[in-house]
Amino acid sequence: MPTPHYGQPRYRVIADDLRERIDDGVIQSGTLLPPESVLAAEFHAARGTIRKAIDVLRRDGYATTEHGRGTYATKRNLDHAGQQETRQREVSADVRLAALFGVEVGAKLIERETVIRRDNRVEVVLNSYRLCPRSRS
Amino acid sequence: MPTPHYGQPRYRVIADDLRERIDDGVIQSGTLLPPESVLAAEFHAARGTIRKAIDVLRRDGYATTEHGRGTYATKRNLDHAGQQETRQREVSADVRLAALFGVEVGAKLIERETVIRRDNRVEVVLNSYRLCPRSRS
DNA sequence: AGAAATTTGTCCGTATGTATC
DNA sequence: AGATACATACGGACAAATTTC
Repeated sequence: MPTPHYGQPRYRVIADDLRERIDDGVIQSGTLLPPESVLAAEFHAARGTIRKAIDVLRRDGYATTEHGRGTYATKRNLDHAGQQETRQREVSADVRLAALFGVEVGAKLIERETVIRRDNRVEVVLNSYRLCPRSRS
Repeated sequence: MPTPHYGQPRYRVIADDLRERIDDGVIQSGTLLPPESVLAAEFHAARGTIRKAIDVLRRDGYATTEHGRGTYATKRNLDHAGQQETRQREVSADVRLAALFGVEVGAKLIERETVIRRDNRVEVVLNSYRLCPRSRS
């Protein structure tokens, strides 16, 4: 099979699957995930793809890996720990932002948005705006 | 060359090299890095190794990549500390924020805005949004 | 408008190094 | 020392977004 990845790439689908298992307790917090080789066999994916999926889990705080030992699931305690997710996208400058940056309204900006939740409720939304690199001299 | 990575792995060495070029202005902020294929040839490394190096740069805020276009250097030499100013005000929730917080459109939110300037130019705008204390149940 | 070239994104398979059990 | 498991690196192939002609 070459590389058909319509919609979501496989490593994200796999990451979502594993994250779900951690959230649901199928893989309990503090226990080891199956070895990469086993996951590769289960998902019929290359080990590199599994590693990319685990990268995502690590970045989101769902796993920590130790060389030669394995990858531990670290379920997030939604009640106290607080959960955060960040995503980045390109937006058009509104009047206010355009004035601040000294660009035309509608100019492209990079927005980074972090949503911090606590007790399953949004506590704070953080938005940062920068000029697109290519529009900066 | 098989794969000897005593000490630092190659992708880190390459990342350090590129970071130095950005800090020294050899690659100016806002300009494109050479394509991955060119870097691979220059460093005598596989493209995957170059991509891992660029991953490191991205994580450290030294580069941003756009699909099909290239990777921009994004760090500038910070000679001055840069000023910052923050102000706070009450705003109405737009559709997106209302959805995130689970309130009606138009509900009052507290916006804290920090504008960071460097070299007399706005570098980044940080906006945080919280529910008004009194509207929290 | 559209085709081709360029460039990044994903995925595979394999091999070898390094840390832990 | 041997087995297991993660880390690094290579090379090839194809997909998707952008730019160029």
